[in-house]
Amino acid sequence: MLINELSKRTGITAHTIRFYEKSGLIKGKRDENVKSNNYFHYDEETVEKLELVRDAKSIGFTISEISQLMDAWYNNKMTVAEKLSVLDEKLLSIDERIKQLKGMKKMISQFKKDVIEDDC
Amino acid sequence: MLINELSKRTGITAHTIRFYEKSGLIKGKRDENVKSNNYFHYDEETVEKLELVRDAKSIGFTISEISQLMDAWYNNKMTVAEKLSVLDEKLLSIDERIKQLKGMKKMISQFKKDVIEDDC
DNA sequence: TACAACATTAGAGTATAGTCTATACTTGCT
DNA sequence: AGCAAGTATAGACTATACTCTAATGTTGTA
Repeated sequence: MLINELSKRTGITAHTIRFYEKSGLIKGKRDENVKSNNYFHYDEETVEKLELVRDAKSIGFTISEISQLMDAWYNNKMTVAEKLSVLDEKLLSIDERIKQLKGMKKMISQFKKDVIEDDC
Repeated sequence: MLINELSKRTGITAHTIRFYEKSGLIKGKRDENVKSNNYFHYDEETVEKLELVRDAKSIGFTISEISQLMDAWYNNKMTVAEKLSVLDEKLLSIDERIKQLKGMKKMISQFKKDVIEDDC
Protein backbone atom coordinates (compact mmCIF):
# COMPACT_ATOMS: atom_id res chain seq x y z
CA MET A 1 0.00 0.00 0.00
CA LEU A 2 1.11 3.60 -0.58
CA ILE A 3 1.50 6.28 2.05
CA ASN A 4 -1.99 7.71 1.59
CA GLU A 5 -3.65 4.41 2.40
CA LEU A 6 -1.30 3.84 5.31
CA SER A 7 -2.23 7.27 6.59
CA LYS A 8 -5.95 6.52 6.29
CA ARG A 9 -5.60 3.15 8.01
CA THR A 10 -3.64 4.51 10.97
CA GLY A 11 -5.03 8.00 11.32
CA ILE A 12 -1.49 9.38 11.17
CA THR A 13 -0.79 12.06 8.57
CA ALA A 14 1.53 11.35 5.64
CA HIS A 15 3.84 14.09 6.93
CA THR A 16 4.18 12.42 10.29
CA ILE A 17 4.61 8.99 8.72
CA ARG A 18 7.49 10.36 6.65
CA PHE A 19 8.92 11.87 9.81
CA TYR A 20 8.73 8.44 11.48
CA GLU A 21 10.36 6.89 8.46
CA LYS A 22 13.25 9.37 8.70
CA SER A 23 13.46 8.61 12.41
CA GLY A 24 13.88 4.95 11.59
CA LEU A 25 10.65 3.68 13.17
CA ILE A 26 9.31 2.22 9.92
CA LYS A 27 10.71 1.32 6.53
CA GLY A 28 8.88 1.38 3.21
CA LYS A 29 10.13 -0.51 0.17
CA ARG A 30 10.62 0.76 -3.33
CA ASP A 31 9.25 -1.39 -6.15
CA GLU A 32 12.18 -2.15 -8.42
CA ASN A 33 9.91 -3.15 -11.27
CA VAL A 34 8.55 0.35 -11.48
CA LYS A 35 11.11 2.79 -12.87
CA SER A 36 8.80 5.76 -13.41
CA ASN A 37 8.45 6.69 -9.76
CA ASN A 38 10.04 6.50 -6.36
CA TYR A 39 7.00 5.62 -4.33
CA PHE A 40 7.34 3.79 -1.04
CA HIS A 41 5.26 0.68 -0.46
CA TYR A 42 4.18 -0.41 3.00
CA ASP A 43 3.00 -3.76 4.34
CA GLU A 44 0.67 -4.87 7.12
CA GLU A 45 3.52 -5.00 9.58
CA THR A 46 3.99 -1.27 9.12
CA VAL A 47 0.34 -0.72 10.05
CA GLU A 48 0.93 -2.73 13.22
CA LYS A 49 4.07 -0.78 13.97
CA LEU A 50 2.37 2.56 13.59
CA GLU A 51 -0.41 1.41 15.90
CA LEU A 52 2.23 0.46 18.44
CA VAL A 53 3.86 3.86 17.98
CA ARG A 54 0.55 5.57 18.64
CA ASP A 55 -0.11 3.53 21.79
CA ALA A 56 3.40 3.91 23.13
CA LYS A 57 3.43 7.64 22.45
CA SER A 58 0.15 8.10 24.28
CA ILE A 59 1.74 6.79 27.47
CA GLY A 60 4.72 9.08 27.09
CA PHE A 61 7.32 6.86 25.44
CA THR A 62 9.79 8.81 23.35
CA ILE A 63 10.60 7.88 19.76
CA SER A 64 13.93 6.53 20.91
CA GLU A 65 12.25 4.26 23.47
CA ILE A 66 9.71 3.10 20.94
CA SER A 67 12.54 2.39 18.56
CA GLN A 68 14.18 0.11 21.14
CA LEU A 69 10.88 -1.61 21.81
CA MET A 70 10.27 -2.26 18.13
CA ASP A 71 13.77 -3.62 17.71
CA ALA A 72 13.08 -6.11 20.45
CA TRP A 73 9.98 -7.06 18.56
CA TYR A 74 10.75 -7.10 14.90
CA ASN A 75 14.52 -7.01 14.55
CA ASN A 76 15.98 -10.42 14.00
CA LYS A 77 19.52 -9.30 14.67
CA MET A 78 18.87 -9.29 18.42
CA THR A 79 19.23 -12.44 20.47
CA VAL A 80 16.30 -13.69 22.51
CA ALA A 81 18.14 -12.70 25.68
CA GLU A 82 18.68 -9.17 24.39
CA LYS A 83 15.03 -8.85 23.38
CA LEU A 84 13.83 -10.06 26.77
CA SER A 85 16.18 -7.64 28.47
CA VAL A 86 14.75 -4.67 26.58
CA LEU A 87 11.19 -5.82 27.26
CA ASP A 88 11.88 -6.34 30.97
CA GLU A 89 13.43 -2.92 31.20
CA LYS A 90 10.33 -1.35 29.68
CA LEU A 91 8.09 -3.31 32.04
CA LEU A 92 10.07 -1.98 35.00
CA SER A 93 9.87 1.59 33.75
CA ILE A 94 6.11 1.22 33.31
CA ASP A 95 5.75 -0.08 36.87
CA GLU A 96 7.78 2.87 38.08
CA ARG A 97 5.48 5.28 36.25
CA ILE A 98 2.39 3.60 37.66
CA LYS A 99 3.87 3.94 41.13
CA GLN A 100 4.50 7.64 40.62
CA LEU A 101 1.02 8.18 39.23
CA LYS A 102 -0.48 6.47 42.27
CA GLY A 103 1.61 8.72 44.49
CA MET A 104 0.26 11.76 42.70
CA LYS A 105 -3.28 10.43 43.08
CA LYS A 106 -2.77 10.23 46.82
CA MET A 107 -1.46 13.79 46.94
CA ILE A 108 -4.34 15.16 44.92
CA SER A 109 -6.86 13.27 47.05
CA GLN A 110 -5.31 14.79 50.14
CA PHE A 111 -5.49 18.22 48.51
CA LYS A 112 -9.16 17.62 47.89
CA LYS A 113 -9.70 16.85 51.57
CA ASP A 114 -7.79 19.96 52.57
CA VAL A 115 -9.80 22.12 50.20
CA ILE A 116 -13.08 20.72 51.56
CA GLU A 117 -11.99 21.13 55.19
CA ASP A 118 -10.81 24.69 54.65
CA ASP A 119 -14.27 25.44 53.35
CA CYS A 120 -15.93 24.55 56.66
CA MET B 1 15.78 33.06 50.81
CA LEU B 2 17.51 34.00 47.55
CA ILE B 3 17.56 31.98 44.36
CA ASN B 4 20.81 30.21 45.11
CA GLU B 5 19.48 28.71 48.31
CA LEU B 6 16.20 27.83 46.65
CA SER B 7 18.18 26.08 43.96
CA LYS B 8 20.20 24.12 46.51
CA ARG B 9 17.13 23.12 48.48
CA THR B 10 15.19 21.88 45.46
CA GLY B 11 17.97 20.58 43.24
CA ILE B 12 16.63 22.73 40.41
CA THR B 13 19.10 25.09 38.74
CA ALA B 14 18.71 28.86 39.08
CA HIS B 15 18.25 29.08 35.31
CA THR B 16 15.36 26.65 35.40
CA ILE B 17 13.84 28.35 38.44
CA ARG B 18 13.90 31.65 36.55
CA PHE B 19 12.30 29.88 33.61
CA TYR B 20 9.53 28.61 35.92
CA GLU B 21 9.12 32.10 37.30
CA LYS B 22 8.69 33.50 33.79
CA SER B 23 6.22 30.69 33.10
CA GLY B 24 4.18 31.80 36.10
CA LEU B 25 4.64 28.69 38.24
CA ILE B 26 6.26 30.55 41.11
CA LYS B 27 6.56 34.18 42.24
CA GLY B 28 9.44 35.73 44.16
CA LYS B 29 9.06 39.01 46.03
CA ARG B 30 11.28 42.05 45.91
CA ASP B 31 12.28 43.61 49.23
CA GLU B 32 11.13 47.20 49.09
CA ASN B 33 13.39 48.20 51.97
CA VAL B 34 16.44 47.33 49.92
CA LYS B 35 17.02 49.85 47.15
CA SER B 36 20.48 48.75 46.09
CA ASN B 37 19.41 45.59 44.33
CA ASN B 38 16.59 43.84 42.58
CA TYR B 39 16.94 40.42 44.16
CA PHE B 40 13.98 38.06 44.39
CA HIS B 41 13.13 36.54 47.75
CA TYR B 42 11.39 33.19 48.05
CA ASP B 43 9.46 31.58 50.90
CA GLU B 44 8.86 28.02 52.06
CA GLU B 45 5.74 27.77 49.94
CA THR B 46 7.91 28.22 46.87
CA VAL B 47 10.05 25.27 47.96
CA GLU B 48 6.88 23.20 48.25
CA LYS B 49 5.69 24.38 44.87
CA LEU B 50 8.95 23.47 43.16
CA GLU B 51 8.82 20.02 44.73
CA LEU B 52 5.32 19.62 43.37
CA VAL B 53 6.55 20.79 39.96
CA ARG B 54 9.31 18.18 40.04
CA ASP B 55 6.91 15.38 41.00
CA ALA B 56 4.27 16.39 38.50
CA LYS B 57 6.80 16.74 35.73
CA SER B 58 8.21 13.30 36.41
CA ILE B 59 4.83 11.79 35.65
CA GLY B 60 4.51 13.74 32.44
CA PHE B 61 2.40 16.71 33.43
CA THR B 62 3.05 19.75 31.28
CA ILE B 63 3.81 23.14 32.75
CA SER B 64 0.35 24.28 31.81
CA GLU B 65 -1.25 21.35 33.66
CA ILE B 66 0.95 21.94 36.69
CA SER B 67 -0.04 25.57 36.58
CA GLN B 68 -3.73 24.61 36.76
CA LEU B 69 -3.04 22.22 39.60
CA MET B 70 -1.17 24.85 41.59
CA ASP B 71 -3.95 27.34 41.05
CA ALA B 72 -6.38 24.87 42.54
CA TRP B 73 -4.05 24.60 45.48
CA TYR B 74 -2.71 28.00 46.23
CA ASN B 75 -4.85 30.49 44.39
CA ASN B 76 -7.50 32.04 46.56
CA LYS B 77 -9.38 33.53 43.66
CA MET B 78 -10.89 30.14 42.80
CA THR B 79 -14.03 28.91 44.51
CA VAL B 80 -13.98 25.59 46.34
CA ALA B 81 -16.13 24.08 43.62
CA GLU B 82 -13.74 25.24 40.92
CA LYS B 83 -10.75 23.85 42.79
CA LEU B 84 -12.43 20.50 43.29
CA SER B 85 -13.34 20.39 39.64
CA VAL B 86 -9.70 20.89 38.57
CA LEU B 87 -8.50 18.28 41.06
CA ASP B 88 -11.13 15.76 39.97
CA GLU B 89 -10.18 16.29 36.35
CA LYS B 90 -6.53 15.59 37.14
CA LEU B 91 -7.50 12.47 39.09
CA LEU B 92 -9.45 11.20 36.09
CA SER B 93 -6.57 11.88 33.71
CA ILE B 94 -4.21 10.02 36.04
CA ASP B 95 -6.56 7.03 36.13
CA GLU B 96 -6.67 7.11 32.35
CA ARG B 97 -2.89 7.08 32.18
CA ILE B 98 -2.65 4.20 34.62
CA LYS B 99 -5.14 2.28 32.48
CA GLN B 100 -3.06 2.86 29.36
CA LEU B 101 0.14 1.87 31.13
CA LYS B 102 -1.48 -1.36 32.30
CA GLY B 103 -2.56 -2.05 28.72
CA MET B 104 1.00 -1.56 27.54
CA LYS B 105 2.24 -3.89 30.28
CA LYS B 106 -0.10 -6.58 28.98
CA MET B 107 1.15 -6.11 25.43
CA ILE B 108 4.80 -6.28 26.43
CA SER B 109 4.17 -9.36 28.54
CA GLN B 110 2.51 -11.01 25.56
CA PHE B 111 5.52 -10.02 23.42
CA LYS B 112 7.77 -11.66 25.96
CA LYS B 113 5.78 -14.88 25.68
CA ASP B 114 5.95 -14.73 21.90
CA VAL B 115 9.71 -14.15 21.93
CA ILE B 116 10.21 -17.11 24.27
CA GLU B 117 7.94 -19.39 22.25
CA ASP B 118 9.61 -18.48 18.98
CA ASP B 119 12.88 -19.50 20.55
CA CYS B 120 11.69 -23.10 21.10
C1' DT C 1 -5.10 15.40 -23.01
C1' DA C 2 -6.22 18.28 -19.16
C1' DC C 3 -6.20 18.34 -14.39
C1' DA C 4 -7.01 16.91 -9.78
C1' DA C 5 -5.03 13.94 -6.55
C1' DC C 6 -1.01 11.83 -4.91
C1' DA C 7 4.16 11.24 -4.04
C1' DT C 8 8.96 12.84 -2.84
C1' DT C 9 12.54 15.87 -0.96
C1' DA C 10 14.47 19.69 1.22
C1' DG C 11 14.02 22.75 4.29
C1' DA C 12 11.47 26.21 7.16
C1' DG C 13 8.40 26.88 11.10
C1' DT C 14 6.04 25.69 15.68
C1' DA C 15 5.53 24.27 20.47
C1' DT C 16 7.41 22.68 24.78
C1' DA C 17 10.84 22.72 28.09
C1' DG C 18 14.63 23.87 29.15
C1' DT C 19 19.96 25.33 28.96
C1' DC C 20 23.55 28.50 28.23
C1' DT C 21 26.00 32.96 27.22
C1' DA C 22 26.89 37.67 27.66
C1' DT C 23 26.53 41.74 30.08
C1' DA C 24 26.29 44.28 34.00
C1' DC C 25 25.51 45.24 38.66
C1' DT C 26 25.76 43.77 43.92
C1' DT C 27 27.46 41.47 47.96
C1' DG C 28 30.56 39.23 51.04
C1' DC C 29 35.16 38.07 52.39
C1' DT C 30 40.21 39.08 52.98
C1' DA D 1 40.23 48.23 47.97
C1' DG D 2 40.06 43.99 45.39
C1' DC D 3 37.98 40.01 43.80
C1' DA D 4 35.24 35.86 43.82
C1' DA D 5 30.58 34.61 44.12
C1' DG D 6 25.90 35.80 43.55
C1' DT D 7 21.98 38.07 40.92
C1' DA D 8 19.13 39.88 36.93
C1' DT D 9 17.88 40.30 32.08
C1' DA D 10 17.85 39.55 27.29
C1' DG D 11 18.38 36.69 24.05
C1' DA D 12 20.64 32.76 21.62
C1' DC D 13 20.81 27.80 21.43
C1' DT D 14 19.34 22.78 22.03
C1' DA D 15 16.42 18.67 21.83
C1' DT D 16 12.11 16.42 20.84
C1' DA D 17 8.37 15.79 18.00
C1' DC D 18 6.07 17.23 14.88
C1' DT D 19 3.77 20.35 10.99
C1' DC D 20 3.79 22.88 6.95
C1' DT D 21 5.41 24.89 2.45
C1' DA D 22 7.48 24.84 -1.93
C1' DA D 23 9.11 22.71 -5.81
C1' DT D 24 8.74 19.04 -8.77
C1' DG D 25 7.30 14.94 -10.72
C1' DT D 26 3.57 10.86 -11.36
C1' DT D 27 -0.91 8.69 -11.71
C1' DG D 28 -5.70 8.14 -12.61
C1' DT D 29 -10.02 9.78 -14.42
C1' DA D 30 -13.32 12.51 -17.14
